[in-house]
Amino acid sequence: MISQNRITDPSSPRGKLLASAAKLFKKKGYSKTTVRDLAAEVSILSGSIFHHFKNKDEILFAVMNEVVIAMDEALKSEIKKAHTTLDKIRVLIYIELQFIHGKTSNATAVLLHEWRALIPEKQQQILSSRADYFQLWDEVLIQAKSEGLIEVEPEYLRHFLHGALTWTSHWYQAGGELSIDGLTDRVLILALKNNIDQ
Amino acid sequence: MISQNRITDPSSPRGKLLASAAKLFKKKGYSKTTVRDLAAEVSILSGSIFHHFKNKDEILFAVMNEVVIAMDEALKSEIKKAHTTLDKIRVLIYIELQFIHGKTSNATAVLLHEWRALIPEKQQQILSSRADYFQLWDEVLIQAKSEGLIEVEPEYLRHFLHGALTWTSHWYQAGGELSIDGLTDRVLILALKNNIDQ
Amino acid sequence: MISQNRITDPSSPRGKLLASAAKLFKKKGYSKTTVRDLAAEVSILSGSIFHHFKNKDEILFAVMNEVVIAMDEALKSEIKKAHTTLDKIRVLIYIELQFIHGKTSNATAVLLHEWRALIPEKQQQILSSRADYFQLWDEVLIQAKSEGLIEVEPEYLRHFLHGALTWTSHWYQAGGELSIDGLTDRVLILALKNNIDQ
Amino acid sequence: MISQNRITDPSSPRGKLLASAAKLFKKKGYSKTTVRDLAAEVSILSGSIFHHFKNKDEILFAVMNEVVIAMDEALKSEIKKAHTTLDKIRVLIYIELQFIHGKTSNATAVLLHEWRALIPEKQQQILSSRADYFQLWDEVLIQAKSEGLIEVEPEYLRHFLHGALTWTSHWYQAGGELSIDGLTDRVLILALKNNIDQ
DNA sequence: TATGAATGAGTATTCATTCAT
DNA sequence: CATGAATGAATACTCATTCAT
Repeated sequence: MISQNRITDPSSPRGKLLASAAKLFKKKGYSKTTVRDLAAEVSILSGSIFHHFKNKDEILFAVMNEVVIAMDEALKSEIKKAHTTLDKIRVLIYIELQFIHGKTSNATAVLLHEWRALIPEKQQQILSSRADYFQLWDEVLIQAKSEGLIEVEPEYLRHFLHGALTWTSHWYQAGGELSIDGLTDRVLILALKNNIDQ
Repeated sequence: MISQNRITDPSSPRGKLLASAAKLFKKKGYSKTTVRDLAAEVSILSGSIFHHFKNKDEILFAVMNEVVIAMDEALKSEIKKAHTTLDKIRVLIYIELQFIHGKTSNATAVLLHEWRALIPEKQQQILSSRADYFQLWDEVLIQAKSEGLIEVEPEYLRHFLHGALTWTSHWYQAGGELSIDGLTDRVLILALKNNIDQ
Repeated sequence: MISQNRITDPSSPRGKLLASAAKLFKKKGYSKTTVRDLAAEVSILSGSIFHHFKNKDEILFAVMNEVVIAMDEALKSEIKKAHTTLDKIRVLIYIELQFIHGKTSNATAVLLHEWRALIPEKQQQILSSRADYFQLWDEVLIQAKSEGLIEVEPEYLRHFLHGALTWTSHWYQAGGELSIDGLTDRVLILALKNNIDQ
Repeated sequence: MISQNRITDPSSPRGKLLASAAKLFKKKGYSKTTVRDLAAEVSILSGSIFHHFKNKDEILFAVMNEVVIAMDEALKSEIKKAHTTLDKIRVLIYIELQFIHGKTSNATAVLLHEWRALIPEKQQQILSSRADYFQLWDEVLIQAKSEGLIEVEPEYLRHFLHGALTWTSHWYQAGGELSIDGLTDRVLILALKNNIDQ
C-alpha cells in the first residue's frame, strides 16, 4: 500500500539503524536511548554510528522524516481511490490509524510523541514536509463542510480528530476485539453530523 | 473554583519550586530541565533543592500528583452542580479544558506530556490517584449512553475525547478568538448523537 | 575499673553524642557516617551538633582521645596491682582485650580502625597521648626480656601482640565459648618463651 | 615467584589503572581517593576511567581480587616446595610478609585495610576466593598441632598470626635493619612451642 | 567502513557547615 | 541552646562525539 520512494532501503545498514532507532525511541524515549543502546541493537560499536549519521539529532530527524513522507504518499494514493467525500473522510482516519498501529507504528509513535526532542530547526523542516499531508485533510474537510457532512469548522475538526487518533496509541491494541476498521467506524461517527441516521 | 486541599501552599518554598518546575518542565521538557535550571528559576542554589525533594523524580511526581488531585476535586465539585446528563458531559469537557488552558496549564501539560519521564513505580501511584477522575467520566458517559445522548461506546468515547482535549494544548491559544466556552461547545458536538438538532 | 578523669560525663549531651558517634563510626565507618546520621541518633537536628563540636573532625578526635586516656589510666592502675612480671604481661594483654571487647568496644574500634580518617595534625596529638601507654608496655617487656621470660626483642613483640590483639575485633565474639580470660591465656602463650612448661 | 595467571597485564591501560589505584587507595584511603585523582595519576580524564571499570567499586574489587588470586597462587606454589611442617609454617608467614612488604604491598594493604569500603556483596565474593588461602593455613597448622609443633589451637593461632602480620604494615619498613627473613624468624618464634630449644 | 579508547562538558546528588530566627 | 533552610564545593558517573588505527 505504501510506496517506498525517498525511503531508505530497510535492508541497508542505514535502514536497519533507522528501524532499530524507531523501536528504541518508542520504547525508551529519545533522550533515554543512548547511542550505545542503538549500536548494540544493530550489533555494531557506538563509534560506527557516526559513519551513517552526523549526530544523534539526525537519526531522530530521519526516523520522523521518512514516516512523514510515507504518510503523505499513502494518503495521496488512497484518497485518489475514494470517490465520495464520506469515503475520503474515512480514508483520512483509516490511513492515520494504519500508521499508528500497523507496520510503521514505531516510527509513527516517534513522530507523534518525541516532537520536542527534535531541535527547533529540524522541527521546522518536518513541519513543512507535513504541510502537504495536512493540506489533504483540510481539502477533504472543507468539502465535507460545504456538503453538510460535518458540523464543526474543518480546522477545529482536524485538530480534534488528530488528537483522538494520536491518543489511540496509548490505549488501543491492534489484534484485540476491536479491529482497525471498527475503530475507524467509531471515529467516523464523531466526525460526522448524524442528522438523519448515517 | 478549585479547592486547595492536599495541595502545597503556592507561597511556600516548596510551592514556588513546584510552580517553577511545572513551568520549566512544560517549556523544555523534564529531561532537558536541569536541577540547576530549576534552582536558578527560584533563586536558590542547586543543592538546596534537595532540602525540599529527595530527588528530581520526586519533583516531577509532586507536580503531577498535585494537578491530579486538583482535577479530581474540581470535577467532583462541578459535576454535583450540574443537573442534567447533558450538563454533566459539558462539565467533563469544560473542566479538562480549564486545566489545560487555565491557571494550572503548566502542571497539566506536564501531567499529560511527560508521562514517560516518570519512573514506572510512580506512574502506578499517579494512575491509581487518577482512577477516581476517570471513574467520574465513565459514570457520566454510561448514563448518557443509556439515555441515548451518545452513540459510541462510553469507554471508547472517553478515550477519543481525552485525546482530542489533550491535543488542544498543541494548537489552541486561550485568549484568541475562540473562547474556552466556544471550544467546549465544539467538542460537545463531537460527543453527542445529533439525531434531532441538539 | 576504669576511672573517669578527664572523660566527658556520659549522661551529658556531649557524652551522649560521643557514645553515639563511637557506635556509628564503628558500624558504618567515619566517612560514611553523616552528621545527619549522628544527629538523628541523639534526636537533635544536624545544625545543633555544631554547638557541641566545632566540626566533624573534632568528634572523631574526641572519641579517640577519651578512649586513649581511659586505656592509659586503666593500664596504669592495673599494672600497679600486679606483682610479678608475668602478671604484668598478662595485664597488658587483658586490658587491651577488655577495651576491644568490653563496654568501650565502640570507641576502641574507632581508635584502632579509623586512624586514617583523622587529620594528620590530630593524629600527632593522639600519638603523643598514647606514648604513655606504649611506654608502659615497653617497660614491662624490657623487664621480661631481661628475666628471660620472652625471647623476641621487646619492641617487635609489642608490635606483634598489638597486631594480634587488634585483629581479634574481626573474629572474636565476647560471650561465645572462649572467654576473654581464655583468649588472654592463648595470647600469653604466644608471648612467652615456653622453655620449661610456663 | 608469583605466577600471573588471571592477573591483568600490568602494562595494559587497565593494569596501570589498577596499580595506580592500589597506590592511591593505600596512601589516601579508598573513600578519600577521587576518581579524578586516579585519572590524573594515569594521565587520562576522569570520564575515561569508566571505559575500563563500570564504577569505583569495581576498581576496589579488582585491586583486591587480583591480590587475593596472586597470594593464593604464590602460597600454593611455595608450600609444595617445603618438605617439613616447620618449613611450611615458615612459608605461610614469609609469603604473607612478602605480599605486605614486597612489590605488591600497595594492593595487599588495600586488601587488608580497606575491607569495609567494599560493598558487602563484593566482600562475599572476595571472602569465597580467599577461602582457599585460609584453607592452606589451616591444613598446615592442624598438621603442626598434631606434630606438637604448636600449642595454641590452629584456628586461634591463624588469627593471631594474621593480625600480627597485618599489623607489620604499620611499623615495619622493608630495607631497614631487619630483613623480611629476620622478621619471619621472629614471627615463627611466636608461633612455635619452644619446648626444647628450637 | 569499523573499531574502541579517550574526551570533556555535563548531570544529579551529597554533605559538612553556617546563620537568622 | 536548638532549629532548619540554605550554602557551595565536591563527588561519581554519563554520554554524544572524535579519531588514530
